[in-house]
Amino acid sequence: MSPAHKQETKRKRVTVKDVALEAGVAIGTVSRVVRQQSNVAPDVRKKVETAIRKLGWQPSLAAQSMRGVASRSIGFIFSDIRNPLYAEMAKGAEDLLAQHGYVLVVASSDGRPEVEQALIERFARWNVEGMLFSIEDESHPGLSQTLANINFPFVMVERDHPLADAAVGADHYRGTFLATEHLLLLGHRRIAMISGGNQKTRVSRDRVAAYLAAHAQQEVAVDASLLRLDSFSQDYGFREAQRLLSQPDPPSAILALGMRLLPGVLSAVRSKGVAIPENLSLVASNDSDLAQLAVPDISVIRYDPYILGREAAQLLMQKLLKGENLNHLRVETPAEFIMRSSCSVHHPSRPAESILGA
Amino acid sequence: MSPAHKQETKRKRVTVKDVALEAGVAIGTVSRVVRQQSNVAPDVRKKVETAIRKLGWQPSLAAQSMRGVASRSIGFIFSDIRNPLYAEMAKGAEDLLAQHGYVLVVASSDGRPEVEQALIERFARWNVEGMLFSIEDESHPGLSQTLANINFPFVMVERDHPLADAAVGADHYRGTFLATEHLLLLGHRRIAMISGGNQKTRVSRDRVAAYLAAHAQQEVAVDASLLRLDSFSQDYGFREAQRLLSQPDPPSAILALGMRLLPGVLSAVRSKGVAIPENLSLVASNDSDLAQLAVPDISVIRYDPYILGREAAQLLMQKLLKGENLNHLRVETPAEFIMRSSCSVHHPSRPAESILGA
DNA sequence: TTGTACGCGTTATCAA
DNA sequence: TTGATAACGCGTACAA
Repeated sequence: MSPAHKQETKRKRVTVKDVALEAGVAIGTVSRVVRQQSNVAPDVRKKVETAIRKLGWQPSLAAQSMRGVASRSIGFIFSDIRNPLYAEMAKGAEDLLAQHGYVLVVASSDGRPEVEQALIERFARWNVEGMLFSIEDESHPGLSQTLANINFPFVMVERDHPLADAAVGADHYRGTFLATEHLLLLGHRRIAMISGGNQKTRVSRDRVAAYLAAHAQQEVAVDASLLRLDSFSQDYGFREAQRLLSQPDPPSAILALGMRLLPGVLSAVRSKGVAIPENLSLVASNDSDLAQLAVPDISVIRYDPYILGREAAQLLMQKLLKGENLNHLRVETPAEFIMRSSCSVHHPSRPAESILGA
Repeated sequence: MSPAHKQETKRKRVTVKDVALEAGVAIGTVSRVVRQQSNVAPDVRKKVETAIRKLGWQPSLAAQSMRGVASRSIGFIFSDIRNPLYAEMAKGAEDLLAQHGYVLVVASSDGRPEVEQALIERFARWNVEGMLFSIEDESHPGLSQTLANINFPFVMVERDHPLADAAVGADHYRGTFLATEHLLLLGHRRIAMISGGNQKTRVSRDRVAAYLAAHAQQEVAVDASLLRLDSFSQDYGFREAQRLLSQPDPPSAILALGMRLLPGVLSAVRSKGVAIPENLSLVASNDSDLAQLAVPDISVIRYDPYILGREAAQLLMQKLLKGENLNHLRVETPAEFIMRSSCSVHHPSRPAESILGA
């Protein structure tokens, strides 16, 4: 119970006060030293700097933030960190932001709009200076409400939103058009498309529009039942591919548009004993190890998610650093169609049914 | 220049004061309402709540943090968000933390210790309550210095560090031992191991130790030149596999231990025209779509990174919520060997050289 | 049960 | 050039 015990309990946070006391100056001077202001005598600066090092002091971000100091951090919200597309975007954004002394902070929402809202509010309270979004449903009313209350710039990635300062996305329209056109020119007349998003996102809408446009251009009628747009999950790819191939009138080609869909579709195709490309042509998106190394290798629609993240961050920096008004700029990065061995000419004379069995 | 212009310039942040004014109460009352304290009259509570909604007020995290309110956030630093292993760990941690109202904040370091240090300090200043680490070099002096100054709990994932409150990792020793033993029992005598970490991490050391132990157990001499431990990158896998297969005395089996190594090694194997499993047996780690769907499918050492992240977060919560002392607990999650078609009996009578050509 | 006033650690203003 | 002091927004003793 001696007074010395007070020391032992737990050392408190060191503050400017401690540093000022140690250096024998006023707290204002300490602040001036760390803020690199010029109007401080060299010897005083030395004293303060040694005191800071000795005590290991660092200005509290919370206190700085209260004084309106910029947080130098950007938030990024998407559905699932395990999706390599988002991971790649995050890396692209991270790298660019790092060049400007900004740090990227990410969180995943599980695709649930309520979670997205909660996370946005959380980030806002963290005083992030801007945000990147890849939300699940562009027209969710609650989310739009939250977005309307935001008082910092934000950019959509692979999404569109009227409230966003800008939006970046790959040219999925072109990629999907090229792929569909290619299949049509090979003679395919029943082309299935398995993908997610349900036309609730820019990506999903562009894909459907391109699919329809290619059919219209080639004057081929569309069977809407061949469009399966409910999910990007591997399970969904497996299930829908199985269903499609079990139909009395199965498709002769499948577009599997989503990273996790390819493994699902490939599994289903193998389990049904269907040969690629002899009995089924297949196109996937995006490119992947699996697409490159599968036998046969899989034709893909390819685009670079790293660039997308990088571009989005770049726009945010333009707004933040130079005060440029982005006024709803919409940037499109290229998407290309890479032809590999998974597509072949369709022979209507040898219908798939007879090969698949009853 | 009428006074009304002041309104137009830019609305300031909404604070407790505004809410109190709106509700006709004192700021203390507002605070009590949001902090869910019971000693507040129902009608007053109603008034305050409507005022809060009307103004859209949210307490500033910065100000709360200054008052010592917990930030409910945990940081996670690893080398690269694009590595699906880390993404999976992050998701596991995220899910568990969410159950307790905590949010996970991640940042990647590019594997550079200086960046790791900077990020740790940044997170510390953000007042995170705890951290998860998967650092690159467990014995880096500068990093240890930084770790020593941390005043919140932290847990290592797939790593060891004497200063950490706890560490979790998969049982790579067992996984690697089983795989190596399997190959040895198939008659392989020259087994290469391509991996990263250079024995600077727990994972890397365990793998090498298991490789050596299995050889010792089977009384097979080890050729240290077959160990390639410099990187986890795809390029490294490609290059080292090519080199190994071009040697006058090439290995008859390869352990490719690292997510990105398998595609690299597979490419190299194909470019050399070597047949799996006839002329080369192959084991990869961790499991992946590619390993499952490649032809032939690839035997793997499998473990669940989601569980690792989840477990690490769980430990952190025990410490934070229940005040439990973890005292350097080291948790190991299981790793298993999954046999597929990429391994076969080695026939010394038909040496690989003759097949590979000059 | 409610209101008042202080302090958290920092930066900025103003006076010295 | 430096020092003192007022904010920033919130939580909480303490007073009413």
